[in-house]
Amino acid sequence: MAKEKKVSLKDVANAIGVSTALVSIVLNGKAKQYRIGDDMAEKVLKVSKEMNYSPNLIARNLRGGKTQLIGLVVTDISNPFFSSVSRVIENKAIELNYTVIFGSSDENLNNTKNLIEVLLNKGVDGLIIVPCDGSEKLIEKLQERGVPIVLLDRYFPNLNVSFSSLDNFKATELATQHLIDQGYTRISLIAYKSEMNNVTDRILGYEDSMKKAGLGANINIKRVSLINPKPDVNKAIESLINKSKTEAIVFTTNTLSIHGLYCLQDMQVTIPNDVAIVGFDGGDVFDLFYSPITYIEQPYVQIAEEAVTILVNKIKNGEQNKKSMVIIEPKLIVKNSSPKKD
Amino acid sequence: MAKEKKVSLKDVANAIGVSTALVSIVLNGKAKQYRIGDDMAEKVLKVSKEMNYSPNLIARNLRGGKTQLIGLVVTDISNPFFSSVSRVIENKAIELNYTVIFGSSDENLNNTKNLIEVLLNKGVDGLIIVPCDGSEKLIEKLQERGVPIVLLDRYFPNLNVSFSSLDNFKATELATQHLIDQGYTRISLIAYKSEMNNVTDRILGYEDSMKKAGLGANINIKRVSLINPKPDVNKAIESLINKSKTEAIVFTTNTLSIHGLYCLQDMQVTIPNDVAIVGFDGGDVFDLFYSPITYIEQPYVQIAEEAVTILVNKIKNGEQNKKSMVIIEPKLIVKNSSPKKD
DNA sequence: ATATATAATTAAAACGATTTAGCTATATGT
DNA sequence: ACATATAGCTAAATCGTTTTAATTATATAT
Repeated sequence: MAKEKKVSLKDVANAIGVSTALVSIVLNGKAKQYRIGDDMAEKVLKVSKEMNYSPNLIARNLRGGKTQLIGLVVTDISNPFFSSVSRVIENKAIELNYTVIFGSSDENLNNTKNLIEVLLNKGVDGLIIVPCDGSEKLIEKLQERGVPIVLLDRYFPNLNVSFSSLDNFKATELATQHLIDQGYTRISLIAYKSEMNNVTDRILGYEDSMKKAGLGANINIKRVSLINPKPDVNKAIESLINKSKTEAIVFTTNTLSIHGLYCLQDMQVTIPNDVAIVGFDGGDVFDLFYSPITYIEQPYVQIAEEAVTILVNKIKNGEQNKKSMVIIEPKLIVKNSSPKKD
Repeated sequence: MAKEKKVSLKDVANAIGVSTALVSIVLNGKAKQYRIGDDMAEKVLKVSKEMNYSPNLIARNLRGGKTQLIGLVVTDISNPFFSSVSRVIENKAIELNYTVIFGSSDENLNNTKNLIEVLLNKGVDGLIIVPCDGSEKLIEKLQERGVPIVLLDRYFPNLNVSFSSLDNFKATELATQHLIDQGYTRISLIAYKSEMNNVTDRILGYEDSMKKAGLGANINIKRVSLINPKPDVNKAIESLINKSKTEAIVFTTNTLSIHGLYCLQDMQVTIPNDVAIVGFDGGDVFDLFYSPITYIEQPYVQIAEEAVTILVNKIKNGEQNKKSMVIIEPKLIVKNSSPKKD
């Protein structure tokens, strides 16, 4: 009720009997530059601390155009991968004196567009974006507008826009090669219907490994809806198991892996006896499964931290057009779902 | 690069040849109140649309003290419960024309304090807070300062602060009664070492049910570290199984349930043959477990939506001191981990 | 004809910080 | 002694909005 207003620069200035300019200068560490007397400077520091002054960031922003706010656009904050990524981004941001505003796009172009506008309107200094299908033009325009951006998880190779991402090709290459090494030949892949590079590269990594192993004829890719994958996954797996006699399945995201496990469970298909599995991203579901799941691990901490670092450099140094490209190597974690074939 | 500056009120005003005041008035729907001419009002609307004007929210906030920003303090955004809650809050916020800034406290008082200060500094209009142990004074002061707050997931019964939460007593009551009904008598509980009401109420619900069933002598509560629960859970379960001959375990959070499943897995204890289980919150881990886990379901969507609704009402109507209390009923979802005892 | 009401609009202050240009007093150079 | 340099500080503009009080012109009442 007794809504005490915060102490302002003016309050501090009045308390000492000087101008707000002087206080501002001293507190911004420009005392020398503006040749403020040493004793005066000291006094300002002391009094403003005593009065518990902290600058009004809104006012500072209005004047200077900086909010120390980072906008984060993910596809869904409740997706474990993105909530983990968000946590890392948050921590790194705090470390660098930023705070995160976020929004979820649901892989939808319009949502992405609206969200970005809202975040810019709130005055974010820069954006970390997980771009969705069809957002290339949007991102390009943003970059042209001079907005500091870093793409995360996926990117547009043709754009001059910085990104931090997994080596997606390597990811499925690792998975596929592992299965080949274990003696499987009828290896299939389940991936989203999306033209984003994370999906297409994962497909390429699989195809390439199969071809190099002389298994080009066995390439079998099922593509499922990005928005509502479950029914498609069910259909795909049923077909793979019953028609294609697939020996092993590579899933290209965590969500797909989990839908797959549900489906195989329902079909009473035993892992790994009836089919071998390589999942994506790990998690308790994989480790607590009756047959712990082999998976591709994404070093999401690095991916997320690099994104923040790049963005903050852009913001601070105005490196708007420097294209920083971070591609992190995946790791294969071998468990029980992909044993040597007898 | 060609950082085009946004069109301002002034730009629109100049284009028409009127004052910024007039434009502002019309765009805020106060034309009638200020008796602006109908033709003029129409023209302003038209031109500002043509020029693609959108207000600078920072400036607006500096003047009016509103940012349309909601601060969210959770304990950990990467915890599935809180990431799900965040997603709901985000959606509800957008619907009401707000955006969410968030931070994670890690159940730490100092972090919570710092975070709240940061968020207030960024000018949030109000806060949704998951309070941690020892934060009662902090929250009370905030309320006294006149900051709109709603607590989520946990609350302080003695404070005049609004909250939205699960009926925690009912939750463990449901779980315990279910196990009793199924014929178990040696029922134990695993809970955090925390004095927050969500934990203490869950303990009370269990104790009450046990006593009412004449099983007071069998009450067996293991309390584990909030910060690093894993080793404590392991010790607790080992003791419960080997020493106390427990027949059934009720877990009081999702994280504890999962740690418990890992431990039981390692100990080769079979569920439900060796021990029955009731978990908390559900999730793929429970459903895909070899013996799908019975659990208490928290209607997190309602809990989260109510929190936003209450907060926005506070912000808009200045209902700072109206204490809204929302307590949502849990549901028991019975699966295979708690069968009738033979 | 004079006072008063009403309609339509605007000037200017305010929010709280930063920064540029300028002011005053003392010190230095010649 | 006089111009100039320097040190130390301040006035005022600025960012983009909202709002209060004021202004002008016209209409109505007496």
